[in-house]
Amino acid sequence: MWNFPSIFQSSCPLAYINKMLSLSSQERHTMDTSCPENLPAGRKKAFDELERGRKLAIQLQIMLSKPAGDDADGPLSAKDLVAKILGTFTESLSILNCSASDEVSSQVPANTHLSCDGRKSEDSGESSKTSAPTDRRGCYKRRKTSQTWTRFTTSLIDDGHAWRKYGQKVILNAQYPRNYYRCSHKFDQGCQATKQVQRTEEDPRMYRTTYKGHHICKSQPKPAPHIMLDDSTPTPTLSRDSSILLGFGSNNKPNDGHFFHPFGSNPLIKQESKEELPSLKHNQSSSSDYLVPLPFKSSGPMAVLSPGSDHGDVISSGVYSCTASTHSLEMGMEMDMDMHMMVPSVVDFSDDDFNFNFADQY
DNA sequence: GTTATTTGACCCAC
DNA sequence: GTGGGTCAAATAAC
Repeated sequence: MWNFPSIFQSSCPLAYINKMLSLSSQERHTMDTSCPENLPAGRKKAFDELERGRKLAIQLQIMLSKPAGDDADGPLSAKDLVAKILGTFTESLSILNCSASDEVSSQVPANTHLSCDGRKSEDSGESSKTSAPTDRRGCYKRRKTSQTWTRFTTSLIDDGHAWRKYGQKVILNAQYPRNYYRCSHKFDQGCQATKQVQRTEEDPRMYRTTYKGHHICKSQPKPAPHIMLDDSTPTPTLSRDSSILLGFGSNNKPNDGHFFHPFGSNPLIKQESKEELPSLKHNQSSSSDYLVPLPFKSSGPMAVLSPGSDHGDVISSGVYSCTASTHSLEMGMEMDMDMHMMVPSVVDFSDDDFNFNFADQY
């Protein structure tokens, strides 16, 4: 069984990358960076991603070493390279995170890899079918365990990122279809973030949005945020945070400081694309009735420390109080608070992730 | 003409 | 075998 270099195992992949990048070309050749044959598929995939990132970084290094004004940089700009390198880190961390809790060696075929545009290409292992346009075998990258966050909102709100809808499915025994979105910068910046939006059956006013993956893209800033309502409806004073994600931890996302907020450092609620689920426009009179602005802005993830319930518990709708803390990785601050939150419907705490809209006063 | 959405088909995890 | 996630051609919107 082949193992990653000790620095990789003992600290973090980024340290390994930095170590590799700090080596001279000759030194790199003396290290065995080829992927062993008998590596578990998950780690092999991570290895491939890291190796791809290393090559991109070298490419960037060469580009930066050139004199200013030298335009013979090839098809990719430095900005593109940085985006792709970050993409490889994100992908590798995601894979390694999965492997840490569950050695998922079969979810990603070992003979597949990401191409430069973010799509998955396939090596020439398949033989039963040729490269007919309809042959999409192996072209999917479905991750069994990736970091997800779920939020419930009574209105369609913007999270500050540009999304593009790529699918809609009728879900078995579900009254409302599920809509699939990917980051608009998936191909130009390699951002792998996706989200699913589905109206809840318990309360059709509510929408469940599940985010998967982290944004590595640089989205263009949007105008001042506000809850999306009908143009004829006066917009309530909801231009500030009206809901916050509460992560109760899971196997994939322990509250250990590696729990990233899905909206980056600024979880402001912004306007959602009006094309998204247009049926809301006909059912908006009741939306956001109980949402009020929070008296603070959280710059980091919210972690409930003592919600009074735990995994496996089921609580009914109502207003609950809990103690929560927020950590700002950027500012190094930590804040604890007591708060009340509105639970709009029965919630099964065995769910990995969920969130609530805060109610009334705190 | 370009970009976004729709939707049926395909593929994979369970 | 089935359900759900993704792809990509067709279509719509701008």
